[in-house]
Amino acid sequence: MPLKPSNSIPDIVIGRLPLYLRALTHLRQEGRDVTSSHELGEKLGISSAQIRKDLSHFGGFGKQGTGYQIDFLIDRLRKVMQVNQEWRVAVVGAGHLGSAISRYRGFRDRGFRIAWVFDADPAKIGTKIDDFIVQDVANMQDIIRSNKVQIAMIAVPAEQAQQVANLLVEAGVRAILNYAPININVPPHVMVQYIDPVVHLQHMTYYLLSDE
Amino acid sequence: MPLKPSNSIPDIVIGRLPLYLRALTHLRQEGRDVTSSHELGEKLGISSAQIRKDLSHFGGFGKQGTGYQIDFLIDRLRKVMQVNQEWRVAVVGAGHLGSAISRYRGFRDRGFRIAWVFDADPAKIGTKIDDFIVQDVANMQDIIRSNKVQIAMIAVPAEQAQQVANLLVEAGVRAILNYAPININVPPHVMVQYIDPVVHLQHMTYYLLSDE
DNA sequence: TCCCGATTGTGACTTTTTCCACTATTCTAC
DNA sequence: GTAGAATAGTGGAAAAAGTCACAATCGGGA
Repeated sequence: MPLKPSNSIPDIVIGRLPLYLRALTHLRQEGRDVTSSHELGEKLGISSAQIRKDLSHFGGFGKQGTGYQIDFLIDRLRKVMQVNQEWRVAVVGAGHLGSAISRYRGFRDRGFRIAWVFDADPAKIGTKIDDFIVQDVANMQDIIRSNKVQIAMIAVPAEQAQQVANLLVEAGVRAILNYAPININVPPHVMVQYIDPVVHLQHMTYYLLSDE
Repeated sequence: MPLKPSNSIPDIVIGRLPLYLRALTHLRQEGRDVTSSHELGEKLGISSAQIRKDLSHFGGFGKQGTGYQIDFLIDRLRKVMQVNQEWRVAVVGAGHLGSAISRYRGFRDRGFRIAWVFDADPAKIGTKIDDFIVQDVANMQDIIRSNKVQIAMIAVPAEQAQQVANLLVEAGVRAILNYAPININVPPHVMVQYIDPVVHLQHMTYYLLSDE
């Protein structure tokens, strides 16, 4: 559901880069300076050859015999994924989930800043979530347009997700992270990714032994 | 990170089944009785051949010329994924995210029931989240053991995720959904899946045009 | 200086996944 | 009853993804 076809690097490779970046950041936090494809692979459950091949798409980041300089590799991956800048993100939906997302501190140092939270419920509009004030969804398109917001997260009930997506797309959003458990239709130039815990759970229950 | 190797059906196929089930449920909610691989594929952005082949792993669920009886297919998929029963799930972490998860109504009719919420913070232990009371994580292993809990969600800070996972595994949990943005190590008989919004966002920013 | 162990980057190969296209079947309309 | 349109199921081809294994290179130590 993401992807531009034009580019030569497989999307599945792009999808692993954030995992590499995350693992590298943890290694650095532990004070490490250098790592190897083998070590990284162990941490991630991915073969070392895979990691080397993935990284080689973007140039030779490592040194034979030594491995990868962590700081250097982090820097390069950030640039490749364009998270060496801060993307401002809009959140639609200020319910339990939307609030939790908006309060989450973990976006900031990984390239994203929640900058707006929208809701349609008059009882929620104007209330504060941490720093920001919940905005009326009626003003959403204006705000998105004037701020050139490219990324939004949908945290509304499934019934409203498509409608919200339509508004976002019309206002110029190019990337949507949809927490609502429903597939949404968007034009080809817009990317959508989904977060649905039940999908993961059901995937796992297939393999579980039901002992009841 | 899921998977038993023994089985003959590819894990990637298993991973799509929840998506099929979700789309079928929506179709039924719209009052539809029958659908086709083509329609399903359109909704999901998957080729119709893919869907037919995936489903054919589990038997002939459709009828040539007609398509798939939605109720029947839902029933079969539920059985295949073992979500025709209700799995009781433990949530570890009663912060903003853990609370939002615990309050979410969407698990129930898809095969899962949040049954316990644990936290280590004395200020949170004993407080109510909807119906249930936040339990002391010190009692977690006992509760998991005596109730034979097989599934847990981790919603604690990254630093504590591995430690929590260790406790869960030791107590007999077989499937973990980890919301903490860190890879955790578990024995091979335990499945782990991850939810990290930043991973999805970074995946998408690779393709965005940074106009700043 | 030279050797040895470690590790990358990569071409070739293998495995997995997806797609194609065809047959068989079903339903509807006439 | 028959023709025609629609659609599942499927074997095999094609494409994609992953793995292997080796040459090249690096750093450290004798």
